[in-house]
Amino acid sequence: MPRYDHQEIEKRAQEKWAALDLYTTDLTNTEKEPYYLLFEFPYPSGDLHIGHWYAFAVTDIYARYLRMKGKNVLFPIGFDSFGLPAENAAMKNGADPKEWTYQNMDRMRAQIRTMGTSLDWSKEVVTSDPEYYKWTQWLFAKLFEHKLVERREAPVKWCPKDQTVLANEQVVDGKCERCGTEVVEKRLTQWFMKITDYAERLLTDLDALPWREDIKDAQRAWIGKSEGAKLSFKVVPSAEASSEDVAAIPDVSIEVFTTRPDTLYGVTYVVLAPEHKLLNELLEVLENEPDVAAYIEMTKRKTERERSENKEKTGVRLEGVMAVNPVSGEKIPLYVADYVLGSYGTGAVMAVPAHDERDFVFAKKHALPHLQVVASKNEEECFTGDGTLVASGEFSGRNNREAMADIVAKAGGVAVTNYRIRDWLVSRQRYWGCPIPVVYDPEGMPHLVPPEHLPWTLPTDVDFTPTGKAPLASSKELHERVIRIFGEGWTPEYDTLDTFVDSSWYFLRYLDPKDNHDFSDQAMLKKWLPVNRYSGGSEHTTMHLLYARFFHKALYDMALVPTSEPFNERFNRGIILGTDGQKMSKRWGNVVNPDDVVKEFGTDAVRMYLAFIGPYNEAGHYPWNLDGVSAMRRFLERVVALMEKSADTEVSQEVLRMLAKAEAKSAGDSERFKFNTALSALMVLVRDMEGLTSVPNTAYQDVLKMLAPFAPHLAEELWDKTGGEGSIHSSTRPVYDPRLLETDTVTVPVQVNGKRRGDISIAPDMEEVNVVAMALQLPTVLTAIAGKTPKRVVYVRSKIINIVVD
RNA sequence: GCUGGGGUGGCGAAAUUGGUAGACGCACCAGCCUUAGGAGCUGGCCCCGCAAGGGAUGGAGGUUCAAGUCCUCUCCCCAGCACCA
Repeated sequence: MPRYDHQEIEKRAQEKWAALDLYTTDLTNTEKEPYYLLFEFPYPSGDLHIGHWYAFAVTDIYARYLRMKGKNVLFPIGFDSFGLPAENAAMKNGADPKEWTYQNMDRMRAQIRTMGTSLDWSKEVVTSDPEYYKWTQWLFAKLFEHKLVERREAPVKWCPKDQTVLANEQVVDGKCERCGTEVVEKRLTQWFMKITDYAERLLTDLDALPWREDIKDAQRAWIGKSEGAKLSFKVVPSAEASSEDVAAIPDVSIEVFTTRPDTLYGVTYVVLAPEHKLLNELLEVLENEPDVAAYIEMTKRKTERERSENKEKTGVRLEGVMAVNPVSGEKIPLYVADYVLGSYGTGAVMAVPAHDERDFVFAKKHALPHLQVVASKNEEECFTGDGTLVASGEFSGRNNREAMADIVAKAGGVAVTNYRIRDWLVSRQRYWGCPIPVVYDPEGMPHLVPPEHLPWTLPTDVDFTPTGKAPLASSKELHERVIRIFGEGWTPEYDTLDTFVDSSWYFLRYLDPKDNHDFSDQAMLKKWLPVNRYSGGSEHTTMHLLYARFFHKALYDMALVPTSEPFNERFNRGIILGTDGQKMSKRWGNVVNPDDVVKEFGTDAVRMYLAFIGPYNEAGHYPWNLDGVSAMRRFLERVVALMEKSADTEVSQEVLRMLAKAEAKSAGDSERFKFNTALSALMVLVRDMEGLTSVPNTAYQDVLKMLAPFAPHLAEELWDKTGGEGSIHSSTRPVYDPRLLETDTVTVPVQVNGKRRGDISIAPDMEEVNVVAMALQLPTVLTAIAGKTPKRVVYVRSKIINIVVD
């Protein structure tokens, strides 16, 4: 027989909290220390799954913990409600994307409430509400005014299935991050946010952030800084070229980027990417123009992925022209080859087969010379290490690293820093997103929609069927609106914004969600930023997290936010796997429905199980196990049973010690997001109390307080039953004298030659000689010593004693 | 390939950062109790051994009175990046 009816107590507790309005945070409160606890707001995809529980319910444990520690906690929620799935549902079953989204949100709100979370719903933000996206548009305009948004032609990634362009960050292994379709490259005119302007700051500011090294490192890799030099190779006619051709050869130079200018004397050819602009000019003077043109055509048909997978290293020589080495004056051949990327550096490289693996492979295939300039044992092999320069003119004999700057200077080059990160492509040829607040004049020049026309609303009279053209183009209303406001000949922007723009600032809006005059409130931003702790999925390390940092820095530079970083601590949460250890998926039939489990064992047991499953401060993979939920339920039953032992008695030292120990451990571990061990301390406490003949009432209530963040409903119920005042969740956690943790006697293990032979019970401050004497009386120790005189004795106070004999 | 994080029982995991390896929980085993349950209680549960004892933290060396923790080499797993010059 269960000792409590979870459905009944859940209902009662939740009604009580609602009646007391416990979780509406007073942002202006000045008595308590503010703490901004944030988790990534959900996309309203439909029903709540176990991942939502893991994200919200476990973070809620920390919110409740902090409140009982006397903090003024802001723990908000909202919905990242623009996005593709709504549109896909519309296409699939004819639903209106808006209706689909808003119905899902209603259902999810109700489901989230069953978790017993202490979320402040009064500050909810919904990114697809015009009240919200008005400010997304306003911020877009600010970025535009500060030249951080621009429209330009560039090679971009296109998802053929979703019929839209994607940002670089949304392409994973050459596939669309959303649907897994292989992306293709296109050259299109699109809207970009200039995240590259912030590459250096996004990188260096990481150093000071208290994030885990793996998260920071992933961002560093994505930003991909590399330092090198830009060098110039003049194009000249080759010896065999006819005089007629010579005259036609344009007076141009090829700029290359290299991280190894020290190997300049070892350059044996120069390579242009097939996309290189100079090729257009050079093509007509080439003796083998058709071959080169055919090669360029061929690479165009390949995706970047196919290009990188093919390690064959194809390429065609540019016949009729040569490049001149800026330091040696030597004429070297020019090639076009697709192992060089048009999108990185200058789109051209100086090739050094002796000191670069890729050039080595290419040179071998095309029988190009191999010229070693950094000394190594085997002259025939490719050597990428450092050493002494050889065959490098006046620089021979010097260390390659040290000579680098001098070689650059002699070559007339400049030191440059390159970044791997590309500008953020923010326009999408989709319907269900924030309309880009831009209109075009009759000449086709873009203009911002003036602020008085914001929100620039999303039209409803559109055809969602993807045609490769943005659905907004089919809206009559939008056309008429533009003509009405701006005049004849003006046209609307049809693209919408990437939803990552919406989510780059939502945490600012929580601080003033209903403000109709500003995107947020400056005083509140000053008081609450940066977010103290942000928890979310590791998939956002190089997407949302990077975008939000960039966005925030841009706003900081415009003096719109008070901090240069949005988030102080960041924790990437792990994922819950199916019972089979596989990722939960309908395909494997291993999906756990949280509603069913909650119904059977209660919300508290499910929350506790998720807290107990593994450390929350690292992104582990934890298999779901229903027996674990039932174990939590069993534990809760024991807490209920323990109440029968509670009596109105004095709290003994012994009990105080138990409590102090448990509190120290469970508070410390909770602080570090290690709820698994925090809970284990609680389990030990309860077990120890079960061994007592009676439990003092106040001690029992202290146990309830420690339990409250994990099992908020049951703790509330038992709090009521034991005469607690108000809500347990507005009470403060017990504080114990730290001296309670120091015990009168400690057990110290005694080792002989590093092997444990027994232990002694002593006072912590016992003199070392006495400790040693006592240890030497242990029979097991005497046996181990076998009559020999100790050579050395190491005693670490209250920790260990080690007796060393020969 | 590069960078980062890991490798501890049948399983999820602990280990106060150099001081009793395996806390807590699951599963399992034995016993008790019983208005026989997916219930409760007690005990056991890394390996070998009746025990005393010995061996164990992917593997091999090393430093140290003492190593899961530090160093060297090596093998795996995970994540990020990857023809980025």
